[in-house]
Amino acid sequence: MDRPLHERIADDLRRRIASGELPVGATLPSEARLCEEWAASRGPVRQALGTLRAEGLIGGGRGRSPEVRTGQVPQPFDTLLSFSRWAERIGRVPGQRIQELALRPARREVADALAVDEGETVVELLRLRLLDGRPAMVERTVFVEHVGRLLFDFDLDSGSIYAYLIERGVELALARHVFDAVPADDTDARLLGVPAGTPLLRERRRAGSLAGEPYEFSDDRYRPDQVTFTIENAQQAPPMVGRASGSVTESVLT
Amino acid sequence: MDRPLHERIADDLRRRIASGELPVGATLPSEARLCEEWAASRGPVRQALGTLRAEGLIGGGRGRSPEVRTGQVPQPFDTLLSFSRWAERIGRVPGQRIQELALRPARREVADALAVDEGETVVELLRLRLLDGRPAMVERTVFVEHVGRLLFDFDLDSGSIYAYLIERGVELALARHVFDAVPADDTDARLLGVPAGTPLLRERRRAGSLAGEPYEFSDDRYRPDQVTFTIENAQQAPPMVGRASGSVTESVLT
DNA sequence: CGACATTTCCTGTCATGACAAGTGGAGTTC
DNA sequence: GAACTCCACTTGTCATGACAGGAAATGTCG
Repeated sequence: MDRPLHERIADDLRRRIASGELPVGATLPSEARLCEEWAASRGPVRQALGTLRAEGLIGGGRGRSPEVRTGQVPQPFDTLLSFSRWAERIGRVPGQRIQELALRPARREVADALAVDEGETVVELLRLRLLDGRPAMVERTVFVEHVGRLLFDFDLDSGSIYAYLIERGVELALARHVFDAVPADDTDARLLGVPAGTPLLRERRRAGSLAGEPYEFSDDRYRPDQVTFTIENAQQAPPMVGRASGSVTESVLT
Repeated sequence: MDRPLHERIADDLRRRIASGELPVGATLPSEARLCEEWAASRGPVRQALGTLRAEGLIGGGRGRSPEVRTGQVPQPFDTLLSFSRWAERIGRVPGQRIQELALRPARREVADALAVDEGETVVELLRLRLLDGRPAMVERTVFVEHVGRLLFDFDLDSGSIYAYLIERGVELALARHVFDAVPADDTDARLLGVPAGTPLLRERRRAGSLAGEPYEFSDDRYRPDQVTFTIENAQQAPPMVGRASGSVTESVLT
């Protein structure tokens, strides 16, 4: 019970929204009523409502009680960074087959992305990622040496690399993702089980500390029939980003 | 001077950040100092700081004055919705070649996406979009009839369709984007000047009113060497999404 | 001179009180 | 019955005051 009051109020409201007790479109209790329920003043109550509003969960205005706008609670950072986390969250079974883990001098492109000198030792990891046992993505990740060395003490098949790295004190707080499309090369084709030249959705990711120091760079290539990326965008709320899997609305225009 | 005080404070701080008067990394004035400057109490000052924090502009914490985290002021919605707006914003010249504007009964996939009955009349628009005169994207957009009909009264070459529609009272407040990769079909190949089968970055977009009523559905296919999409993601700030153009860091791993 | 304790500053949190402004419904009038 | 007016309710905005807790500067002691 040491958490601040306004956080507890916000958590409770989030829970009531996520559980369906407050469905989409419902007007939630007035500030005065919340003050009574929590025996609090308007300060913490309004702070909690402001938090939910900033998350895009509720909307509404002057003179009208706030409305529930969406039941979807955002948790972007983890799920966008970690394939395993994301798969677990949507109820799918993540898997992987390690192809290679190697110490290697950095090529120029890698050196640029990681802000190290060309030829400096880096750790390269090549993995095939599976979703419910089916090939979904080929991941080529490069870590700076002092981070990558931690991986040699880690059972790579036992779980999320990111959870392990964060636990070991690596500060992964910033990430930049760039999306484009590339044809499958021979390695991609072999691992993903598609013909060479098949269009793949590529995500290039740089992740690092809050100060901007890069720790990893990755080139991930997805089978577009297995995984897509989504952005939900509203005028008056921050955007929500995420992955999606399987057969979303297959609306192909010809 | 009728705007609320906390908005004026927030605007002023945003201006000072954008202008470089408060560079990235600088600690901005303490709450007490801001209270003096504006002859206000802590309430409005803290509300302004909270707004900037929610926008990801500032960070910092207890006991330490807030720091400027980034000088980039976010305005995601317009630029992600409208190709023209985005191009202008990054200082490139948008262009287009209308291929087709037609009234047509909705096929099943379109009907699903727009929540209308199959066979109902919709307006289909096929455009080639240019960036500095070079082909960048093929856009296949479908509008529900009452929105699409407005386009017949509009000079399609004169500017942004979205600006026009919003001006005419169409409420475009929500958008959902799904990204994957597809091979260029014959039309794509001809318009974009690439061989058929070339991987293209596809964005499927549904946009509509705040209530969730869809007004348009679009299938946009980008030349990945001309345009990419980016997501910047921090642990403690809302994600920033956007397009990028030209030769970003070409870090291709093999 | 360096390590440690103290002090001071700053933000986070919360209470109380007050007024302005918008919404919606009840009551009234035509 | 329809349109209008009025009022209760609700949120937005702002002031004042108070205390806790973290960070950094300062002073002190070995």
